[in-house]
Amino acid sequence: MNSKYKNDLDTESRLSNSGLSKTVFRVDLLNLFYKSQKSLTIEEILKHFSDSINKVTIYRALEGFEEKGLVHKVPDRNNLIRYSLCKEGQCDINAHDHHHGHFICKRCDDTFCLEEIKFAEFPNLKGFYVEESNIVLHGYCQDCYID
Amino acid sequence: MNSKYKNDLDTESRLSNSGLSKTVFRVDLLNLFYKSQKSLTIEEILKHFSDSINKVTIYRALEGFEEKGLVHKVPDRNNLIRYSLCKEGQCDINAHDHHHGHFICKRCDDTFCLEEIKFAEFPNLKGFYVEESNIVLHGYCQDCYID
DNA sequence: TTATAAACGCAACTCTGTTGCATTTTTTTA
DNA sequence: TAAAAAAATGCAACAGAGTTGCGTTTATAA
Repeated sequence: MNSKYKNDLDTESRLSNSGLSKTVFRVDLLNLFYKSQKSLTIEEILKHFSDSINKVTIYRALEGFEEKGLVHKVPDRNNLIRYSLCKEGQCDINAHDHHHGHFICKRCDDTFCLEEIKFAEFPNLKGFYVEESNIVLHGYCQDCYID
Repeated sequence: MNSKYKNDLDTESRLSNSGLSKTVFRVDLLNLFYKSQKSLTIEEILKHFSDSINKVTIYRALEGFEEKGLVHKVPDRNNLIRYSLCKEGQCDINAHDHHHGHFICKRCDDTFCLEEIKFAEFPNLKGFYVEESNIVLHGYCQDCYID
């Protein structure tokens, strides 16, 4: 297992290194991603902050995070936008590299990054110049699966 | 190359075999899918019928098509719903089987089914019981790619 | 500490998609 | 093939996710 995610201090430096302001909310939001280790919907984020934060603020924060390579979008089954943390060093302001998949549980809605599904494992696709891949698997996670 | 898609007559029988009414519009819509050989958005369908068909009618037709296993949804990059033709014999009213991927061109928005990307090719996913897979690749198709 | 830039909140708005209901078309049946 | 039943259509109004403008607040740079 490689090194785990960093602590709050590093959350803050990751924000400023990206050229984003270290507001109370943005630090909390980025920490929430680190702690929950799954992708989040706007709704989940709103609920987490007990509606004390305006939805516009959340949208704009996530827009900034995405622009700077901190998070990326995951299209989910219900065509809601989910946001998932980018791995450090993998993405930056110039480009995102997300050739890995996601698994979303149909029951608990938890989302898991599937690092083991890499784009490189796909057979060659003649005639297609692929820049991004969104791989979303749906089913039941270990906790929700009943035989 | 295997046998191509069927003609209008078979389009009509596919509708009635599925228990759907053969209205002028639904026959045209299903034919549109066969002819265009790519996934379609509501917007593209509306435009194709020159807004002579109400959007509610389109939504309900597609809902019926999906229910009967004629088309399935493809979530696209902009979180719009796209609809893609199911292969005959592959899906029915009981279940959809779509463990193949789709490619959507960033420039022309054309969408291609990638039968060669099968779920079976994924490495085993311990702890996940996968029922559906949505694999959407984005990039440039042969016509739109300029080196 | 002041000036500049970024972030925030509110309200109003856009857009995709949905619902209810009256009317029309298609299918069933007798 | 005509009448009855079922399904499809169109309209209008609605719901919810996401966006925009702008004045205010907070953070950063000078």
